[in-house]
Amino acid sequence: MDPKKTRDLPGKTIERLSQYRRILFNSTNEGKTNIYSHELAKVMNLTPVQVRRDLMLIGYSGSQSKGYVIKDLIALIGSIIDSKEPQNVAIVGMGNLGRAITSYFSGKRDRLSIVAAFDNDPQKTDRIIGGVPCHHINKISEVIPAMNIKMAILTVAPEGTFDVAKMLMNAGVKGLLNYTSVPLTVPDNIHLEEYDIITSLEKLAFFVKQDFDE
Amino acid sequence: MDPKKTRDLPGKTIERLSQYRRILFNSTNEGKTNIYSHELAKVMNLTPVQVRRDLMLIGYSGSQSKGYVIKDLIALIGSIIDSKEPQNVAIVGMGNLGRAITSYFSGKRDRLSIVAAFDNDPQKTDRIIGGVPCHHINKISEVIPAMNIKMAILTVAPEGTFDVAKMLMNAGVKGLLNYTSVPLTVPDNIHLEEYDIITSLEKLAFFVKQDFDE
DNA sequence: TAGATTGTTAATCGATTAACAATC
DNA sequence: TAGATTGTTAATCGATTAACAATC
Repeated sequence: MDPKKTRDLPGKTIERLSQYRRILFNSTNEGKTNIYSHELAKVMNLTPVQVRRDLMLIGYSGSQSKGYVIKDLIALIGSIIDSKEPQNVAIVGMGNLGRAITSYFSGKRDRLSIVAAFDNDPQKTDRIIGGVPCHHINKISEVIPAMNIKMAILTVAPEGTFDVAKMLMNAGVKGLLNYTSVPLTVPDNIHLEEYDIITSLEKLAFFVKQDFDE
Repeated sequence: MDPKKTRDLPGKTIERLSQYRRILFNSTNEGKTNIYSHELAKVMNLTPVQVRRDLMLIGYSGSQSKGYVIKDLIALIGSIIDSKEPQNVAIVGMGNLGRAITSYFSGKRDRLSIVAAFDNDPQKTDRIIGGVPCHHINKISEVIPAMNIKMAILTVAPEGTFDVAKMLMNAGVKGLLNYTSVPLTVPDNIHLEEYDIITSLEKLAFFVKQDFDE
């Protein structure tokens, strides 16, 4: 596909590409070599049209008789969403949530790896937790540039969120995944994703409640 | 506001109402009684117009000189997103992530409480974990209706996701918050929210990578 | 060919932002 | 009054869905 177009892909399409790939991996493991848009759509709870449109946007063509070649599609998605060099990730806050994400992640994606953890509890620092070396938070400015880390996952207690985010950005981090309940404000050149669990549950509760208010 | 309109509020507005309320609580704790749209917007990384539009949709009016009365606004948001009766929530899968969410939640919202946990590991069942009684998964069909639980948070291992979701729906659950990496398909009458951590991180990685590919 | 599928444009839907009148 | 703010409509932007031609 035209490489200068890749950066214009809609955010939602990027999310789905990541999920398509995961499903395609599973399909190859089951021995499938080809897949139709309606099959992919069914697994992901989408319409076949949406699948085809996403694939159109990345410039992939299937055949009307066989659908899409899974192996090729996995490779193409990888060429778009993976970077050539592996990307290093830090996680800040090694409570239950930090440990959950770390163990969840370990070995799952070879192009993305959590290579450093930080905490302010001396019980947790200068040890290896879940396979990742855990440093004290005051080492952020030193470790982040040394390991060329550009992304960080925030799983600290609410009170620490602002300060930690600031330290990370000062140390060169360009992308933050914020799992605390504190909304962050970041400069334009920093990428931020936030998914607050309480907000998610309150939203769900609202829609469930509606059904009973009728 | 016109009560029959409440159900037509956009999903994104509902999410923001939940977050406005959280910030407003903090502001009252700091002794503030009134707040302007631009103050609320700054904290949440939104535009003041967006804040005013959301408040317009819920029918709340401020004053041009004093902005919004925090206490009244908190009450109004509560009347919209909280249900009259407390809503009971179950969590399924008491690994790191399940425990993280449980402890994160305990005592935070009085209208939403996690009242039951489930796991398939006998080491974890028939005990109280993080203040919540943990049952074996084969008790789902019994405990869910008995406790009038309509929402569940899924934090099980990927292989168990489908079956657990089915059991929960059969037992009367109407809303699912899926934190596994397996996308779910649910009937129209079930509400589903999914936020997969790997997808979030891959999306972030894509945008961060773009900055360096320029 | 008939049926199933892909690829793509146009239309629609949903959410945000711009513009501006009204008010303190 | 001048300046700051709220409230609201219209315009824009982004994402999904409908419609349909092309192809195996």
